[in-house]
Amino acid sequence: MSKNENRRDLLPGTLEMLILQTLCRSALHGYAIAQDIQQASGDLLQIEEGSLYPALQRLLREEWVSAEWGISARNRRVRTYRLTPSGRKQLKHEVTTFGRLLEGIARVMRPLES
Amino acid sequence: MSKNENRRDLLPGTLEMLILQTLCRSALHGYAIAQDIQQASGDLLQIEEGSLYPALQRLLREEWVSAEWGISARNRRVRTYRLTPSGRKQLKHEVTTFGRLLEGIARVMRPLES
DNA sequence: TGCTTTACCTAGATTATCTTTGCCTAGTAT
DNA sequence: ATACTAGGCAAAGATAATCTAGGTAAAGCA
Repeated sequence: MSKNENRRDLLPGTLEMLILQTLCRSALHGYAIAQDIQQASGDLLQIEEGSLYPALQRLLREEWVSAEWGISARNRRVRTYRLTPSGRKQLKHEVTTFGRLLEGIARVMRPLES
Repeated sequence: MSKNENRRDLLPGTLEMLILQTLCRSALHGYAIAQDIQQASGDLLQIEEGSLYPALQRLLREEWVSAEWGISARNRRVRTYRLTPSGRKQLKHEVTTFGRLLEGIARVMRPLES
């Protein structure tokens, strides 16, 4: 009866960075953002819709992305998100912060190398 | 008036791995674990006590660490934590998972390299 | 005496993610 | 016609992890 066990979809605290980075390449609608990230990661990451949309709301609130309604290539009503200039700055900032934390983790995890 | 702003102490979801790794080198009491991680990371990471002790409780509950009371070199009452065999297995597992997620993130963040 | 450091711990708030559910539309199969 | 599937948006509630803030206490020093 136990089913999924321990599988983790992504590293908490990195979703916004991933979204901003994805939008940095091209404006996309929500559903496509999730697919894009999953594909680009080679299926190592997966974005649940219940994580995605709240995250997009946060990004909108901070004005790091803008959104407008439109029609997709598949003829569906879509909301397309676009990186703002301030969002681009934020992306840079998050990349820096993430890199710093990662370096810290790396040092703790391999403490024996000079 | 604004003071610290955005500073992040660590990457959510990595604390247990860091603790396990630290205890893998030697048994330590709680306070020392936090100091050790901070030092080993070159001050890039910082463990708040309000994060540390709940995390240690979780690790105890899962029996990934054991604990016993004693007296420190500074003559203070301390609770010393030690990695269990099952904790060592868990550490390996967490390292693997973390590596996988990291690889996924890396692919998303540098999509242009072949 | 009082201050600082070391050391433990908990409660509550905050935040992020996941699970679940709901709604709607277009295209396709029956 | 009807049903099913995929694409698309979003909110509600649960769960989990971290942070803020506090409280306890003992050792050592001024």
